[in-house]
Amino acid sequence: MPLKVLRTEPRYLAIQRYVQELIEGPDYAPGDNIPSERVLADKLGANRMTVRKAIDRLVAAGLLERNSTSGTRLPPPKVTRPLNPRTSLGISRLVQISGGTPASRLLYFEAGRASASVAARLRIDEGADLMIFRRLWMVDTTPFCIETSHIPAVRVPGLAAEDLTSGRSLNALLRERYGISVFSGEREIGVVHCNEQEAKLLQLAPGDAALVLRLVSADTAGRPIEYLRSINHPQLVLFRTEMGEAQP
Amino acid sequence: MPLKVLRTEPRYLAIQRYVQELIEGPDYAPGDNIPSERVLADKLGANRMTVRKAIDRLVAAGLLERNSTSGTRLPPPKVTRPLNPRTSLGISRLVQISGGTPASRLLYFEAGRASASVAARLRIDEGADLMIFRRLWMVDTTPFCIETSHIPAVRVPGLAAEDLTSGRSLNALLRERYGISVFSGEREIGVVHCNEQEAKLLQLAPGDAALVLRLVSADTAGRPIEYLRSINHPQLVLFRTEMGEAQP
DNA sequence: GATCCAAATTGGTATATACCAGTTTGGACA
DNA sequence: TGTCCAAACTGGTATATACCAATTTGGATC
Repeated sequence: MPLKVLRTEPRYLAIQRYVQELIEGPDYAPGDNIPSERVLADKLGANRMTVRKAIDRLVAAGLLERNSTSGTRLPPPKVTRPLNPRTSLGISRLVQISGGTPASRLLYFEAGRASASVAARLRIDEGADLMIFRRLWMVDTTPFCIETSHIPAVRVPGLAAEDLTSGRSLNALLRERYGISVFSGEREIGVVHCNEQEAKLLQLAPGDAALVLRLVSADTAGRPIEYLRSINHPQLVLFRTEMGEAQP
Repeated sequence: MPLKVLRTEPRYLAIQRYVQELIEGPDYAPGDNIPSERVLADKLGANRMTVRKAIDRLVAAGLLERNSTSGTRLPPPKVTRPLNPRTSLGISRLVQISGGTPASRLLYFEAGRASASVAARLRIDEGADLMIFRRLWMVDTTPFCIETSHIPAVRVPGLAAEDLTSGRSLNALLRERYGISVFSGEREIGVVHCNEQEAKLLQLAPGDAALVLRLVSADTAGRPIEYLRSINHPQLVLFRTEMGEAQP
């Protein structure tokens, strides 16, 4: 039985990563146009159709929007304000609070080991080293979500609590320090009942129902990066997913 | 201001509909392979890349699966049994019940008029004629979901209660009698508390939390067809959505 | 400085072609 | 009848090219 040979990465994936890093970098803001397909193809020495495939995937993921004759741009802020802390792509979380910017408070940060269920989701061995941390998200003074993240320690050597309180997004950190572009994922949404701590943090009563989102995100090549479990305030949060018209 | 001209339908959309009707027809069952891209292109007199784009979209929608060297097939039944009554595409509903096939019971069927909120979702005028019906879904004797559908009456002239109890799926009916292929949609998931009737039907207590899914489905061209509100049993049902690896 | 029109630009669609790496298939051979 | 290998077939990737419709841009003209 021969070793599984790592196929060389398809060109469109490299281009997809290039564009994703471009738009997540400091030079681009929501509403900005990216260079046209022809310009990108020219600059990268690739065919327009290959560039197009990379952009197609980013559009399908919600990272970009096409506007037939006026270019491709970063999605401008939406009317329904899809607040995006850690729900990237495919699902957006609508937080029914007037305005403001979401902010987080780090509740804890520690090393740990993978339980059987977490190991299965991350496709690693049970007992493997993990970094585990929990954050409380709020708009102004209103908490709407508790998120607990599990990341294989080997993927993020040197990750420290300060990294999560520096104001930089986790995605930006993963990309800039570890060269990981978070792209795809699987999500499950269900109902749970708050325990005492969760209820207190979300200003609910113990036993109240909440929306739970479980997310396994992966990099551009599909390798699992993070398992996230988030408990969402039942009256303040709604999940939305679209499909079809946004499709290329 | 000139009339908005209806652009001729792109070829890949016509092919997409052709393939969708093919696989939803009586000749195909889960696990079956569809004809290869080359064969389809040949039969339809189109280029393989155009056929490929149509199939790409069906794959992204979850209606088909690719298997690199062994063809493209209808997704075989999954381990986690994504029961599919009216949740098609993008989201699958996992019902945590041993086995069996879901069946429905028609609770009511009547003509009505669009409220402001329903009219907005279906992009029709307030007060427009609707067909409204409600069904209870169950596996064996265990109910897991109540679904209320709203369909513009002009889209389904002659629709009768018998049509919904004939065992045929609504999608099949829309396609075969009205020539409508349901393809895309927008979904919202949140928490609601059951009223007395809902609780009774789902064997819960009034006021218990449940998962609510609101779905606006549309045809291949993106025209809204149906607004569906479904109340799901909080312990039995879980929603899942994927994105990334399944993408073309 | 304002107006208007032609040219350039943009994404959207469609086709043709080529090669690759696995899987399946069919037939030759033992 | 069973085994094995080459050929055929599959989807995956990549390039080149062409045309369309709509918007944006730039410059000439008033």
